[in-house]
Amino acid sequence: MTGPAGTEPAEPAQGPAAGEPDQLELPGMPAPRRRPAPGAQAVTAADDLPVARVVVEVPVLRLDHTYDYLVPVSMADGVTAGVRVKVRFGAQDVDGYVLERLATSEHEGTLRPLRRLVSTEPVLPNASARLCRVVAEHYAGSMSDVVRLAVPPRHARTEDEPLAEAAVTTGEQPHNGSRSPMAPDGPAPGASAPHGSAPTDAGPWSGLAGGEAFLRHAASGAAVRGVWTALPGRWTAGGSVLADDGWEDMVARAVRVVRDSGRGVLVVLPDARDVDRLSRALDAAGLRDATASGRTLPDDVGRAHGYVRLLADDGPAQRYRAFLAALRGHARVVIGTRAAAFAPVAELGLAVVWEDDDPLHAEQRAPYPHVREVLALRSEAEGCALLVAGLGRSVEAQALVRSGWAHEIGAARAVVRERAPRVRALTRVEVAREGPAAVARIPSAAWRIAREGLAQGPVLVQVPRAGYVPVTACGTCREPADCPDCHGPLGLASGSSTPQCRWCGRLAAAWSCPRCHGSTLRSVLVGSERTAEELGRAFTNVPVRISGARSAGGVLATVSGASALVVATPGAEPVAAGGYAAALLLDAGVATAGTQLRTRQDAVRRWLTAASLVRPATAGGVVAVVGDGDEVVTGALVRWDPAGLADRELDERVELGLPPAVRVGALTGPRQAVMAVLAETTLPPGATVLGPVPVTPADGGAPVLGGELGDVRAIVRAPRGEGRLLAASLRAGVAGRGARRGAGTVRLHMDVADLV
DNA sequence: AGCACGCCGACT
DNA sequence: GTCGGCGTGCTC
Repeated sequence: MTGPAGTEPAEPAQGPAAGEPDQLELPGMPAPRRRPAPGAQAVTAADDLPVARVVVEVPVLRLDHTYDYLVPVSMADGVTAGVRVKVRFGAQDVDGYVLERLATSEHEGTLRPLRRLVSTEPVLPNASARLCRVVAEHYAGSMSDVVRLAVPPRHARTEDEPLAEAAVTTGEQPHNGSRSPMAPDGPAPGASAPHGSAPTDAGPWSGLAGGEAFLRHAASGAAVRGVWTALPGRWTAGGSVLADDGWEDMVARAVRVVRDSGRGVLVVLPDARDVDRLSRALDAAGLRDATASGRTLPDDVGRAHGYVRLLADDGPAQRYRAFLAALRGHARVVIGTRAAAFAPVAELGLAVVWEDDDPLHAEQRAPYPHVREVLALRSEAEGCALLVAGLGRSVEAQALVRSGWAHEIGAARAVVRERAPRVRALTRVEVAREGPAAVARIPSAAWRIAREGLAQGPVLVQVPRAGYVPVTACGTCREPADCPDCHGPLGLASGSSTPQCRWCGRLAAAWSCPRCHGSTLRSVLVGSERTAEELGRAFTNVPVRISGARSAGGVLATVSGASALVVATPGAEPVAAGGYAAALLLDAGVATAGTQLRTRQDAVRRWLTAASLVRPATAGGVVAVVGDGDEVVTGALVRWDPAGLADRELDERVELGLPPAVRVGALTGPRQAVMAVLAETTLPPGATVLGPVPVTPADGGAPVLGGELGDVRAIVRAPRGEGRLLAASLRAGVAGRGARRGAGTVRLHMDVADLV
């Protein structure tokens, strides 16, 4: 089956000019408008199930449905559900996937034959096809677009690589297996082991409210859903780390438990560094990385405990190899980045998304699916358990908890206090006590924390990313300025003194601050970065390590436990052996400034990520939040209460009618086209339209949100209960005629993260 | 008549 | 998206 799979053409090479048989014309009748199907009579169809139902890869919403083709005898055996084919579509050759074989077609016209069977590998098995369909409907997109995200590009050489036997001769064994606290301690259950027979050793999960029950249910095949807020690992002052309760060890344990029950597991993480971190924990838990070979040992241990890493970063060959290993069932555990959310995992028992609030989990290609949503849909479609996890708590996850769809899993307050570092907020109020000396951006208290920390080990300094964050705020009290009508952020075009809402477009000529009644607005533009240099100069006898995507040394994964200043941008914080003695989170005002819905959540997530690398308060760990940050966010960190922040944020979203309390769809395109779509769309009850507003700033700046110059954007929102209807109606509207007549295409983006 | 262009509709 | 059909309008 890995041979020269079906490469023979379905018909002799031909084009319109190659003398194909013309359809007979009736005298006196107008010539048929449609070109005759080329070669329709030139092939013999398969005897058994001669019809293939195909989803074609065309990017047009209006054409997004299945099409029936004839299966030529020559492909009778190879064409099965999920295989890639080439078909004639209109006047062009396109790629497609066979969904099923049928005895007859409901199509009235004549069927054209499949042109080519690309490969017999069923890369879009039924479960994947169903998932793609569901995701497409949820996001009002085309199945074809989703399939393109779900199935990696084919790599023919990889497909032809020899199978498992070769792995025996390489003689690789699971590394670290023997010294793992969770090494296999008996005959490992193979893929066919009876479900639910394995004992559940929940390990550190038993210390969490709801933790053990979640794992037990997941292992028994129940579709339980949990939202878990993780705590920092148990760093110790001596520089050693207890190896079994960092988040990666916890996830590895969950993987192992569900895997031992005979089911597959899928874990999706934001980036390659997190995948690496989990990889190491899986290795320690007695699982084996089978990515490089794409195979596992052909014995029970290998088959039961192999996992593959599925990352676009790894390149096309490696990615396809890992995909095939999962597809063929050689590995039943898949870990990877966002596209892995679609990975074919047989008998999926548990899907995990780590740090579900990380923006990297949001796909940037249409129809912009989010990993958390894909896995949630998967949980419903495949009946698998779902774990939404992170150091923080997304508003969306909180909504799942509040609605009762998911259970909360978390540690008791006492445990939180025992694990978290002490967090001090050095805000304007704090700093003011220092009097005139507080002019410096780094107050003396922060210098002291850094100095004392350096005596005990490495000190992390988190600096907001370089660049500018445009904020409009009250000129008097600095409260961010809201639209009086819809609470969107007010923008201020340069040269103009009339603020305009960036959501609904209304002019707020007579704006006054609801807090202090000031009437002036200021644009706040803050840069940062030189702070790190200042620090370096201040501690001349201490090594300074810099970690950041744009820094010379790139992103560091780890640093030693030796005293050093480690300056990092958010997301690039190295893990320190034994944990950091202290951390300074600088420019808190910049970190929490922003006009987007997720600004607060982003800030607290970045801070939690850094702070979780610091030793607990009981071991002297201290975190200083330096600067004039949002009090709510700062308070959430000080109390180490991300769930509380999310809960409060959700209250606010409910009150203001913002996602995830409502569902929204953004329509972007030329004004005429957007208006035409809106006019032709029958909106669900309770739906409202914001805008349209130009996506190009009035001051001639670069277009935002990926729009073309002159494009506008309208936001349509509807109560969550009408979400499906909203998606369906917008989809119909965009697919309809209006979009085309209005000269220009309208793009639809459901559940946009930022309404600006 | 013959050709360039643009609009429209079809695509199994 | 991409193509072909057919109408329009222009030119020789």
